[in-house]
Amino acid sequence: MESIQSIKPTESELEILQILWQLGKATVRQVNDELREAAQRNAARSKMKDVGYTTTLKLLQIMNVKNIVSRTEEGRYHLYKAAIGEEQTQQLLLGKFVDATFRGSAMKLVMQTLGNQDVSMDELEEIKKLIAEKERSLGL
Amino acid sequence: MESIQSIKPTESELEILQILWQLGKATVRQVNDELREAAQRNAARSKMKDVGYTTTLKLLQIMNVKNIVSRTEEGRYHLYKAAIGEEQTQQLLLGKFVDATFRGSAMKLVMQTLGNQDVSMDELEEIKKLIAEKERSLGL
DNA sequence: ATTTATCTACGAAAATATTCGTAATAAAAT
DNA sequence: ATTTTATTACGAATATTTTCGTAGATAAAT
Repeated sequence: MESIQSIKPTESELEILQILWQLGKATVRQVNDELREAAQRNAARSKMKDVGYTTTLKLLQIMNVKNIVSRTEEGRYHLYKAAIGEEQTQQLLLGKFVDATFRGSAMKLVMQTLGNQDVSMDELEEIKKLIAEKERSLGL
Repeated sequence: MESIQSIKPTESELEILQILWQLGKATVRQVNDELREAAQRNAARSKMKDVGYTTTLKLLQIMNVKNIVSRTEEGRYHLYKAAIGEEQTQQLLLGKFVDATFRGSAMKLVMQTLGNQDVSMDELEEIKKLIAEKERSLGL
């Protein structure tokens, strides 16, 4: 039994998790439809082939074995839902990403993000609040 | 010829890039030594086997073909150096990571990082400066 | 009732990434 | 001079991830 904190979903698994986090519960069909839509929205106009139904099915089955998703039977079909939390997973992946890409410096990452990505005024305000809090706690 | 912006180094390749960015130029031997040291420092006391020399060599050769690294011959051996910039690569990977893990919301990522990772007073000051700048440019 | 569509299970192919063994060569050590 | 050590090249074995074809079952449509 693998501790839940050490499970690292693969890229494809993460795509599916995103869908499940948004939908709550979903059938294989729903997940597959969402995957196809997402593929449409994203780049690569040309050579993108739609993901097959059984491919999605297989992935969900694998994820179920790994306890990344759980499922309940509803008549003939299965309803899947994420078995690991979104924030918890983001935290895990964030940690690994910071280590691999920014040699462990979370701040380097924050600064690069602030420097280069689009940020709205409102979001900046939120961040300022967070920093104020952080400073208060550090100031003790 | 693949555009440099779309190349996504694999995990192992990124490890090597980190070493090359730090050392500048390096022989296969040096890179391999660094990889072994890094493996020691990191967790997994038990079952970690050292990476073989020819494994590192092969990776560098592959990266050379992909134009991720360049090399010069220095007597009998080769000196490798990164052919893609550190910040540029971080930016690329960051974008993909934000999309995959935070559904494109860079701010969600920043806030999670600030909320959970260790941050020093000094670093907070730097971030505040960045935010002030950002606000000024948005305020126009 | 029969046919068609839809679902799950699952093995296995395909694609990708990683590791390693062996050969050829050249330098260094003895 | 011979042996030992260190280097590159590269095919191939492993490992991992992703995709898909086929079979069997059940519901829906005709």
